[in-house]
Amino acid sequence: MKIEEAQTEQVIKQKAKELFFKKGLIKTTTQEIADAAGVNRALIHYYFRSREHMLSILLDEAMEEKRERVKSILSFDLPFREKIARYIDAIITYNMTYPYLENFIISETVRNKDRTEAYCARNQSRSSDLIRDQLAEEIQQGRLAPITPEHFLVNLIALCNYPMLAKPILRTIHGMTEEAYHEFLLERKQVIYMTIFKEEMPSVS
Amino acid sequence: MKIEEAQTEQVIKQKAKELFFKKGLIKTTTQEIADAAGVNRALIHYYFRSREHMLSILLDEAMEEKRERVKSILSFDLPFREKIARYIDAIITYNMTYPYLENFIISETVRNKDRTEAYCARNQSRSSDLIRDQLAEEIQQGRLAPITPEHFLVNLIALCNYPMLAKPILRTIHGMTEEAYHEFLLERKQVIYMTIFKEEMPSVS
DNA sequence: GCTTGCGTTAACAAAAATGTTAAACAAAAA
DNA sequence: TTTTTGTTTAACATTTTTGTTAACGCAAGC
Repeated sequence: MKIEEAQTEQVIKQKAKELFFKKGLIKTTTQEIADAAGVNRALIHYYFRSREHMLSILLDEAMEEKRERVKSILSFDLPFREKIARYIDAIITYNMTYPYLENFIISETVRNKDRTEAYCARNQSRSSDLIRDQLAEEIQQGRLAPITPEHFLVNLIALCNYPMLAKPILRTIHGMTEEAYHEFLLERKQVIYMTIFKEEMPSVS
Repeated sequence: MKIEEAQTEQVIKQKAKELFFKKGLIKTTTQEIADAAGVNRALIHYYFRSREHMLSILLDEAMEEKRERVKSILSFDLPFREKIARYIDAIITYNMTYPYLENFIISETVRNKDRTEAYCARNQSRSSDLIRDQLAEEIQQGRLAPITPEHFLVNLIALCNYPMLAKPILRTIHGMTEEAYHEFLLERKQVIYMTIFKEEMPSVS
């Protein structure tokens, strides 16, 4: 229709991201994406060559954006505990915006090791290096039990991501409504900080 | 060939479980399963009606077995911390036997909410109820910071399961070999216990 | 006005996977 | 030996999804 000049590509991307990363419909077909975007299916091939290639682009973008938002926090010049508090907040907030993104990242990295390597190669600094010194200091000052940066980070990310990854099963097991689970996820910001530091989380402005 | 009398069904199941839960090949086709089992593809339909139905059976069995092994530990008459130590050990050990089972459980429960509900309905006792009293006592005695059983369990399961779920990406990010990551997972038994209780894990016989 | 090129579409082609069936086979029962 | 029953196979059919193409339309530049 040429109404929204040169925006078709973006509309397709946007709708596809919603289907994949917000609604979690991992098996969404090119036809369904085209329908959601209100365009002919052939346009998806016109702009993105193949379904596989499109998914690759979407994932790269989404992973990049998440990393950008989340990981940069570890580079700020802030006290260790405040840094971590913000990190927790950023991950959980981001997870709630794209509830199924992490599921996708994980299935894709399982299925396609090449993408994982490409992604990590692009990634300059390791998260573990960004906290190494401050973490060591906390431990040395006796404020934290000894732990390697790798384990510390895996703990942190696990505590933040898993409840979103396993939402359907956790929600059902604990017999929570959608709203109750939403609350539960927000509570977790405090809970995670408390689990790691054994003190109340300072409020993040 | 009728060589292995009446075992065909079990052979198919076994091979399918290996492909799905050990090798993580989520997209494995009925043909590939048949090949692995050394039988004609039609037999898969003969015994299991459809691919979907077979996957459903496999998952139910696997989930049931994991629950059996892992959750029963919470019912033993043991001191709280020993119970949790064993729970951690059981989950991580089981995860290492079927490295991709948890991935499957999660993708399936995302895709098919009905199965989740059926599974949970079958499940008599909530894990959170099994630890409620002992957890409350720990907290009341000041040995643990206040936390609900739900958050406590989610913490625990997250810390145990996530590193296996996200293995490909974590391994690449941290630049570990397969063997190094194996070690890392074993170390986590101690790390998780320490993270939760801030004391060394007693050795589990 | 003509033409050039991108965006768009419908129709077609091909591939990939699942599901079905009729017949062969083998072992146990009659 | 014949029958019967459950197992197995090859061949076929269907479904589902992806990928291609030729033609159409519209706007900009000549």
